[in-house]
Amino acid sequence: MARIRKSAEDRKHEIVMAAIRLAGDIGPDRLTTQHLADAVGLTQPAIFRHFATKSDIWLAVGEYIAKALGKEQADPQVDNPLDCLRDLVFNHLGSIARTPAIPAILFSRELHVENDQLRQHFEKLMLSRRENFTGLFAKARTDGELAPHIAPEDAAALVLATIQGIAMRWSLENKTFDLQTEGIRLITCLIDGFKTTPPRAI
Amino acid sequence: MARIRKSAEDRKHEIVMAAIRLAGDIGPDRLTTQHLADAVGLTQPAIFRHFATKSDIWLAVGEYIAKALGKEQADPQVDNPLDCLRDLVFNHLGSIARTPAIPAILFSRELHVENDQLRQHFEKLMLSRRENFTGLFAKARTDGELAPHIAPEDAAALVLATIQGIAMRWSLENKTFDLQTEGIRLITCLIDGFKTTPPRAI
DNA sequence: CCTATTAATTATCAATCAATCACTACAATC
DNA sequence: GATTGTAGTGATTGATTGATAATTAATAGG
Repeated sequence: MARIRKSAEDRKHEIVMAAIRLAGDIGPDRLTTQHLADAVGLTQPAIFRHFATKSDIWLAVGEYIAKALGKEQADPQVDNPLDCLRDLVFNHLGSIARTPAIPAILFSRELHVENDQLRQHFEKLMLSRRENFTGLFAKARTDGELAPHIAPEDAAALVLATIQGIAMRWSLENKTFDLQTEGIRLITCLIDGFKTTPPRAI
Repeated sequence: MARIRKSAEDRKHEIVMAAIRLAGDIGPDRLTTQHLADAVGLTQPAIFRHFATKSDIWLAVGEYIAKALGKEQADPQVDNPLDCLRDLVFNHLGSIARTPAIPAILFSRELHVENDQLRQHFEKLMLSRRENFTGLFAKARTDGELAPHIAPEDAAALVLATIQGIAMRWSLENKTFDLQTEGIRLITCLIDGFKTTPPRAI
């Protein structure tokens, strides 16, 4: 057995990436430390050299996803906030489609029950995203692009809910449609409804 | 030990109800046959007298939920379809709030992986619900209540996605807000955006 | 009151899984 | 080139879990 030793840092990253991939494939709670060990080419106990408990692996996964999603934060003072928002949503959907573990973990109530720290992690992540959307809608409102009767907070909540709802349907329908295409189409409909000017006919 | 015997039919129903309640409390995949046995006051092996396998319990749960949700189908030829839709959504949110197991089971990818029959079950259920919404929006469109640029299918998809997205946030935020109140408020914003007539100022 | 049916129990199994521990081999440092 | 820190292994353990077999006892019908 050619035993390849890697630095602890590299291994940790390997394990986290394997966890994300496998969580998407077989579901977060079906994922065992043995699966992880097989995926990175180690023995099962070796996993515990890098993470004290299995929960710690999920926390590391959560941090990684937060960092990946958190990167895409928009400047609320951008010129055309609604276009910017659509780009943001498009990228968000892309991230989900690329790493299906995101909805899988997010949708997994088991994880929330067992690992409240992780739940809080994602709660904060979603909150900051919603606030970012709110900022963009607020800018659009002062620019006169947004109908005055809709509160920026509500518009942001609706966009985020729609993203997650569509992702859920995508997951429920076994990813048989293109999440990014279908998602951005629906979100465009949604945002059009918020606009002051009536959208062009299709 | 006072041993109480009940008819197989009653017990089956008891077990299904316990499964739904416990799935909401501790999550579908943390739910063991021992939990179920404790909940209905039996020993763990007794559960297998009523269901051959654990998967069969989930199928029974799925059928029960489908029957409960499927009951609320609206007649698409109703007088004011958009009001009817809001009522429908309100009841839908009520069902979710009353039995949180619904999103928990729906969101649980583990269940889908292990039990594809159940996944297909819910997929069909959601499809029929979306079609029901579509019918209502189509009626609203011919009545001139709906802006012509929005396709009834898209509006229906958006409403359903929003319901599920909000339910997910509710679950993620540990049910710290009132799902029915907050949900119907957002859905009203959403539907207002689809209307031809500008909504009244708040 | 007796008997057939069957709900439910006790006892137990095989599998799975997270985690521990003693030990080994590798690699950098002095 | 010996020393030392540490990545990794092999063996194992205790807890959990789904499921089975043999047995017991509650209920219904005659």
